[in-house]
Amino acid sequence: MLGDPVRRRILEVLAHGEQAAGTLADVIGTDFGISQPAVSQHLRVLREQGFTQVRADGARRLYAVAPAALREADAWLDQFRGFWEQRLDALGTELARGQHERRRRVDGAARSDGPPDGGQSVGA
Amino acid sequence: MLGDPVRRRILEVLAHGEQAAGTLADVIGTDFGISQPAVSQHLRVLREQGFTQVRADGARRLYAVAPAALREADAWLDQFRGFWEQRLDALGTELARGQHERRRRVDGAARSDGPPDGGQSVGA
DNA sequence: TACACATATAAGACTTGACTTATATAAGTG
DNA sequence: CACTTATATAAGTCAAGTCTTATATGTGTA
Repeated sequence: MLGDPVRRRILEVLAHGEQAAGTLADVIGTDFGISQPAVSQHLRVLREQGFTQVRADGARRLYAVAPAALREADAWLDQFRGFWEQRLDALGTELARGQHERRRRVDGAARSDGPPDGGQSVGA
Repeated sequence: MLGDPVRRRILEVLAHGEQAAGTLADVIGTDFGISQPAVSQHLRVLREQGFTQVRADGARRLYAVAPAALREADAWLDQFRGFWEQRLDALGTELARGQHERRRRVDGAARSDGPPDGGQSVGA
């Protein structure tokens, strides 16, 4: 769902306030080089999955963020907060001790490929 | 990415502690009725996207949650927290209070190229 | 009413993704 | 070394997703 960069971008734009479908079609369409129907289809998915809500303004359709579904994602992430807090705590402790012994992890284990890579990977 | 229920489930299992690939193949494979290679392929994706880390234990591969990528998702969701806080306020703060009092700011990765529209304030 | 604008839907081509079975690689065991 | 266990990769199939163009629907306006 939110694995799609177009849909993530749409939500980012909507994070600044509601927007007409046409504006989104322009902005997003230009950004990604896709057509008005393509954007409209993404809007439909976001709408049907509860990520956005729409209201009519004359012939226009104004889209806005509807946080319910996003909160679900947030709630899911809760399960993992322990992990990074733990990790941050460990880091904090290390820093507090004055990070002299910068011990490198030398487990004989083969770290498999794939760098964590800065790329976007948010998503449902 | 995390739109895939198999991958979400794998992470949920790993949230309880590291697990061998084989155990995951059994558990997840049974849960979803898919084969060992299928699970292995999901593990590869999770690994390559930085959601898990692996270490070798003899012939086994022990997978564990690697929170970096998940934190990225969390940071992304930050953009929208303003929306649901606002909405919960509208519904009555009391009910909401218990739910999100533990929330902490981590770090914003927001983009901004907002539309000319006067936006709402986000991400607080 | 007629026409133009704003947006959605339809239908089909093309791409991506998630499986399958078969097999390769690497480590443990006798 | 031969055999088994543990896991990954390869190759192919099929479904799902994402586009495209064409067109329908609904609204504002002369």
